[in-house]
Amino acid sequence: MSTTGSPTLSDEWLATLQEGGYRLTAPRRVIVEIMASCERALSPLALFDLGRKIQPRLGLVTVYRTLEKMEELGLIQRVHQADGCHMYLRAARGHQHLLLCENCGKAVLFDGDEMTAFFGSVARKTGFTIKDHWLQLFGLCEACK
Amino acid sequence: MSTTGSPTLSDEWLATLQEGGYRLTAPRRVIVEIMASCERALSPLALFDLGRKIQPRLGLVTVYRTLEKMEELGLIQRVHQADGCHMYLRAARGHQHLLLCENCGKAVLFDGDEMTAFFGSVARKTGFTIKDHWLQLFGLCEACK
DNA sequence: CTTATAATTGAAAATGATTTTCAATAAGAT
DNA sequence: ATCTTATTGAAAATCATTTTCAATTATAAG
Repeated sequence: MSTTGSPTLSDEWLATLQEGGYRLTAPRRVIVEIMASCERALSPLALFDLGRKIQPRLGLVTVYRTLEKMEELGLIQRVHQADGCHMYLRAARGHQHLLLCENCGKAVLFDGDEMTAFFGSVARKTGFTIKDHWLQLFGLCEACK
Repeated sequence: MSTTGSPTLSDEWLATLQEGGYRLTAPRRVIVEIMASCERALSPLALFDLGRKIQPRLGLVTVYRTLEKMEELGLIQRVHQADGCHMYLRAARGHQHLLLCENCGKAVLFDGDEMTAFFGSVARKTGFTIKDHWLQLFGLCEACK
């Protein structure tokens, strides 16, 4: 809403959406605002519930569609869960991995530079070309243990 | 089927199932046989199709239930996919991780001892107690690239 | 400031993997 | 051989996610 001063993360994301060719609509503003300011991973349904408090007419489908676009633009990242469902979290810059608190859902990012060399040795030993990797750690945060 | 000589992996698994308190039935024998002899990860549906060639009356539900028990007994492990669906693969002994060929589905296991120290340092920096981790690499195997 | 056009919305229905229900069957104990 | 209880498979139920579609709305064009 502010027209002066440094832009908020939410404003940056809205600009990115627009540059990506997407229109800025009321439901999108709500979803972007929530995701940009939340440091926990949220399920589409949890996000929907939060969004409805601001925009009661919001549809769950719009939540899914907006998350898809934000992921495509690299603003958020998917969090995989054991049951196969997904949550979404503010994306980090560069290549980072996730550490999730099993109790409160808090998400901390750490970088995996130290693993790059290790992956290289796995590639060498197996003859594979490694294209992608997927690492998530689960545990309890300081407050929860 | 053999009553003498060294037991096959399939026989060992059947014994494990029985020791686990489960009955040995025709459909279970078929499912165990396939999983014990396959080095690719299989989806429940793919396993179902393979199983029906041997046991046409086999039900998909039985496939799911048997996979669940085999996983519980540590005979097989889940493979997570980006779409949230699961495949299952012969489990390795000890702690091992997966490297999957994106083209042919071939699965290679490697151990992650070298990462234990790294995870320890992440724990120290973040204040988390790390309870579990999840690592999968994706790429192309020698034959497929 | 209209108007035109194509993107976006949300409700409802569809999908697809997985799970549950339930009556019939079969394994393993007695 | 019989009994008890686990197991089976078909059908129905679930649940996250996706698609359909008519109504709405952001933005470009005039």
